[in-house]
Amino acid sequence: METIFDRYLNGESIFRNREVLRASHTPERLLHRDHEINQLAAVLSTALRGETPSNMFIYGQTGTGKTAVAKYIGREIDKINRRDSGLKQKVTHIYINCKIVNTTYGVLANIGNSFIKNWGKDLIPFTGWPTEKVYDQLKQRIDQENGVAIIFLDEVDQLFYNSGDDVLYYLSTMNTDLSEAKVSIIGISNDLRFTELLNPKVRSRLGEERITFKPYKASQLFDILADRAENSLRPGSWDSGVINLCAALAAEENGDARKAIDLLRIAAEITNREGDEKIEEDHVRMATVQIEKDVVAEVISDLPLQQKLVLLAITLEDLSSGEKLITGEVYRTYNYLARRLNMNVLTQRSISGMVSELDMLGIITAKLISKGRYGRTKEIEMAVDPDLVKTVLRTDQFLNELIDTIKGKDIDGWKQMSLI
DNA sequence: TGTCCACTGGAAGGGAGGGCTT
DNA sequence: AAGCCCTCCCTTCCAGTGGACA
Repeated sequence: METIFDRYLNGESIFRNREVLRASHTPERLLHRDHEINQLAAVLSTALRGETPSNMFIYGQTGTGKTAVAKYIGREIDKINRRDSGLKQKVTHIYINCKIVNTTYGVLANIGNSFIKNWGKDLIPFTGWPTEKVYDQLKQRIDQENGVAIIFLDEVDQLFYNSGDDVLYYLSTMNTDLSEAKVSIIGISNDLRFTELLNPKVRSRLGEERITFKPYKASQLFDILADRAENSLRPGSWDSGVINLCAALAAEENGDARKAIDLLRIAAEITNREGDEKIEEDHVRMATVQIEKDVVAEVISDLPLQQKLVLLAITLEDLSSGEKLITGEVYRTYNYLARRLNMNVLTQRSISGMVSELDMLGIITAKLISKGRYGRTKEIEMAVDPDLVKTVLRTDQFLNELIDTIKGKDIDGWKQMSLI
């Protein structure tokens, strides 16, 4: 019996192992990061001798291999733990992505829970306890383990911007509070500005050592991509031409390896879908367009409803008038839309904050300007294709209906009637 | 030269919703 | 059940401001 899937199941895939072409995959060997790995290993090796390694700060732009190196080091630590059971002290490593876990409580609880012996019973709840108690528990657990704990805090700037330097203070003072165990903090970030804002004590404690990851050069990206391609794609389905192109395009983007790998994977997916045997340069070009769209679509669909509504207001205004948009105008349109949907109408202060956030996300540009006698405001413009934005917004059922029924003259009428 | 607009952006705090403890 | 705690999302309050206009 034939099914609609047969064509895809029976068709030859050009992938041997698609996972290898995911940016999150940590390969067996990391190319062109020997120097950084050695630096890190030199510092952390003190842990293997049972001494406290320095705290460290790893800095580098997106896609320079910071996270990959951290995970790679973690794996090496596991290896040596297994091999040398006679190590003076056990070394544990904990990896936390502070973009996801970005509260003081969350980070402490996460670290505490990684030392858990009895799931379900000893679990620190994700909320409910006083933070002090979580910290005490954490200390006890680490002390019981009586080893060296290496804590990787990835995107640590996010933690700081969200919750201040409390956690970093707690963690950096922990060694003085511990009787048996030792802790070393490794902060990872692509943003150095926040270190200036840290409490000087915390800054000096955390920044005992600093490693900077330089962006990859095009030739290095080529090696990395070729290595991944060999392990993930069928022989003959790619050649050095497309790898070169992916590497060159990513090198333009500050040597971002993540971008390069995504580019190759999506180009391969497109090739597959089109039923072609070999990745061509055209597939790569199509992939660049696809990636751009995907990024925008993902950002927008993750927004809370209220913020989507603000974005819709901007899109509608941007399409209807040739003039520059300002905050007050957006607020009035938003106000109309929110009422149409029977939603809570938020204050202008909240909307102003959301506009700034949309700017930071890169969906719009909001420039602070002064109109002299007529006040200060933000001048707002779409930074991405408004039609794409609309299409993504339509995936939300409420907004889809709203977009279908909305008429420009309704909004204008509303604005004139109500003096908001 | 001073005024004043239409906001901005920081700070503090409320309260809902999750959960723990006694 | 009452009393805590934490986070998240907002609101309220308010000082601050660049520059057109009188």
